[in-house]
Amino acid sequence: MGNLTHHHHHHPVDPEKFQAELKDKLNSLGYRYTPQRQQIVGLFLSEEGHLTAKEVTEHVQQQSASIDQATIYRSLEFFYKIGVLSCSQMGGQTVYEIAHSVPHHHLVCTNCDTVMPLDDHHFDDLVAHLWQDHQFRAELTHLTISGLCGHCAN
Amino acid sequence: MGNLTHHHHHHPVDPEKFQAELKDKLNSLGYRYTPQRQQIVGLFLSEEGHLTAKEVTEHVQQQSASIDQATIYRSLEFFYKIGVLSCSQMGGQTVYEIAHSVPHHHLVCTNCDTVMPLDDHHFDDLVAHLWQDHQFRAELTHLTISGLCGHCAN
DNA sequence: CTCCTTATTGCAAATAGTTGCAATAATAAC
DNA sequence: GTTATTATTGCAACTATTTGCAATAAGGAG
Ligand SMILES: [Mn+2]
Ligand SMILES: [Mn+2]
Ligand SMILES: [Zn+2]
Ligand SMILES: [Zn+2]
Repeated sequence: MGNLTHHHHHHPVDPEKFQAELKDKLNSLGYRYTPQRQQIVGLFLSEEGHLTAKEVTEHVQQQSASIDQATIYRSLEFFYKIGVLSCSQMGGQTVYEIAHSVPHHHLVCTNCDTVMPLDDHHFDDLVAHLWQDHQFRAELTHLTISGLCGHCAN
Repeated sequence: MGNLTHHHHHHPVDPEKFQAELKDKLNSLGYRYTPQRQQIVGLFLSEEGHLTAKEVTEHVQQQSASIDQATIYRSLEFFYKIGVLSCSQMGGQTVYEIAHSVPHHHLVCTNCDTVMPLDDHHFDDLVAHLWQDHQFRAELTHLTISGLCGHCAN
């Protein structure tokens, strides 16, 4: 598999603080912050970048072999639904990462698998047009655009 | 606004001719046009629209129960790679359809699951910008944009 | 038509992802 | 701290998709 994970911009996030605030958020919503969920979030905080379910399973089960794959799949889906993780398709694989406050997208080279970040503002005009002329309220989060990078395009 | 919700009815394709030309195309590339592949393409020509692998399997096995699921998955991938079928993610499912010469994209309402077509020209500016300022040659084929349709947005 | 090459198939086993359910344990209330 | 509530887990069974390989058959050559 290609290296789908590396790029990024270090967001200055304090893991302790992030987890503490997350626990409060979940509890206030009636959810629980279990050791399994803490481990999964902890992994994403230490490994900045995209992770597949399989990668999460391997890393997490190294620490606690008892944690089940069903728990991992359900946790990833859970964190995605409440907005803690973002989710996207990259090279036929589903990848997750911490969802930052400002959305970002990706350019993926179909030849060399390089992943480049793409700022959200590139879609402002399109979103405005879809709303005005198509009555459609687009919610672009973590879009993946395929193509050829400058190096592979010539 | 016209027929926004139901597209795919603009298909002046003669199935006989399409299949004959496809056979020649495959043969000239060293591939073979087997009865299994003929049936799968025939299904897409009769059922205009998006089909999942499961739907293809059900329809095709009604005629020939002996055709294996592995053959169907491999055929869908094969036709996608040579450009006969397009492939996209819609509502977490992988769907295929005949790839028309002019690409199209989709707006999908996350609330009511309505699918609306979106013409390729909406991305012209974005593609030009990515090429000029990011040295990236975007190849947008059958993109899916999620959001809320006009009805669900208010 | 017959033969040859090899692309493609069916099968079966492997891998990936999902789901129902009883047991567990995180949280809140006392 | 103790208890009650119920969200969450592990398990196992299930569905979905992929893969290796020997058998098959499509298409080109003679
Ligand atoms: Mn990303
Ligand atoms: Mn389509
Ligand atoms: Zn490249
Ligand atoms: Zn809608």
